[in-house]
Amino acid sequence: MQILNEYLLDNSLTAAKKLLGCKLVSSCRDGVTSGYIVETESYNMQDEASHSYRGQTTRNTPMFAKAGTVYVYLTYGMHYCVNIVAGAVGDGQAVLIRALQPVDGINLMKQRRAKDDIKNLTNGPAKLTQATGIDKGDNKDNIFDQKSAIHIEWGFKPKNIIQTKRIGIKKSVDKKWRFYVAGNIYVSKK
DNA sequence: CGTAAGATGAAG
DNA sequence: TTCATCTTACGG
Repeated sequence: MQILNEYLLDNSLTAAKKLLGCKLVSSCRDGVTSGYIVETESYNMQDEASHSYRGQTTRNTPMFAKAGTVYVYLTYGMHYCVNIVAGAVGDGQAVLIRALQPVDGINLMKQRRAKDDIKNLTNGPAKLTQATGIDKGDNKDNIFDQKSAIHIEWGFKPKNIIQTKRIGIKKSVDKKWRFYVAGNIYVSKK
């Protein structure tokens, strides 16, 4: 069983693997939802595809805060994505949460997504924020803070982890910084 | 200021 | 494959 404190998030590459199998719990808005993290991607300051590549800005400030900080941003003018910050304060590292295996509040997730198929609730970075109710208001929360609307709990230990290229980026396309639980049906497709 | 590019998803 | 949709970053 993983120790759920900041040592889990020593750097974004190892954290991306160690977060797989952890349960992400959201009590955002009108109910509790949760799911096991089954797909992640790593980002850091040496990475052209990272929001932190050109240093700190208004938007990416949470990436430079302490490990466990939640970084939520709006993409394409309509979708939220969640990251969990890793590494030392001042070093812009984060892990993008790309897919969950639904656990609690599945009916609420179906409502929020207006979709009935359980496999289509949280199998993508923006789908999962919609299903769990995570939005800009949750930016800068901390997953180790019990008062936080978003926190993590122990889930399961993945048997096998696959490491591949990241999805949906145009820079640094050859880095194999995407990780997912082998065989899990809730992993985003492509 | 002006503007172009997004760590996406859904529909056709 | 196209498009919806709008904040952010960055240049002039």
